[in-house]
Amino acid sequence: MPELPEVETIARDLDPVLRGRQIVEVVAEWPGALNGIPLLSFRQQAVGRRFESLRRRGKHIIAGLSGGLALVFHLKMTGQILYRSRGSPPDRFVRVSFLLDGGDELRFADTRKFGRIQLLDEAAVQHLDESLGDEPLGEELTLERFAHLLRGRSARIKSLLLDQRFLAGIGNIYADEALFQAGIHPLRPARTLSPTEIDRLYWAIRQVLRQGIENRGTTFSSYRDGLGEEGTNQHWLRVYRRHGQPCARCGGRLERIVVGGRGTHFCPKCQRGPNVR
DNA sequence: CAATCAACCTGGGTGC
DNA sequence: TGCACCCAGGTTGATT
Repeated sequence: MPELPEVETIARDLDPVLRGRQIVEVVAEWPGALNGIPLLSFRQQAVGRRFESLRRRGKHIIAGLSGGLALVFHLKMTGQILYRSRGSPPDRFVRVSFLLDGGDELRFADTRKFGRIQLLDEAAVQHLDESLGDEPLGEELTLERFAHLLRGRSARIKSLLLDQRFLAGIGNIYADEALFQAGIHPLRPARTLSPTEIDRLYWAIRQVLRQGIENRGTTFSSYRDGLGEEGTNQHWLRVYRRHGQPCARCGGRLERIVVGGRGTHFCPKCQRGPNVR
């Protein structure tokens, strides 16, 4: 669920309510979420620090703490980060809770237990940053740079969009939506895209991600924003999980195939195949 | 560099 | 109701 627009929404929700707040206790129902750090050690390092900043990088949420450490969350498939005021009713599948001064609480919930919380120093945060590709909505990613990144890559374009070392933040939903918007078949080798197609894809990526943010994310099942509310972008998707239904553009039947092990949804008429000239 | 598959986990939906 | 089976928004590491 949580791709760039979802993680961005959560980060924007949490920043104003967490900034300046102090962590007074860490409770772990499932310490496995702490990425191998023993709970006692994790607690010792986190308690007493204050949230100073909150930002998104790719699909990570990086919460800067006083003293130079950062809490780094990755939600994977089903993770949630919920800000709850004192005395709020319990949430399902809470794995780790951060109790804050004043009694409010930050809850990390995750049904599938794939998500992780890391406690990183500045060098490790920098290393994480350098391991990720450009931000798709960042200023540094110009059309020219995007074209340059695609040059010579023989991988299927859909797989490349999902590669976080290529661009950071695109997941399965927005990859399918961007390719539909650009009229490009997901199996096309990246280096075969024409300049026109590269241009269309560049703007399609920005469009679908921005729309996702405007709609506060896509909620199919488990995604919730930082205050536990659902997004509305699922109502605006054109292809994702709509196989069998008519294409909004041509009326043809949308199809589903598997690419790189991921369900992939597209219109075979509007997105011509890699072997079709 | 690229593709496939298994693994990490659990719950929801479907069909019988 | 019960049960087997398939599906899932992500990432990593082994293998070919």
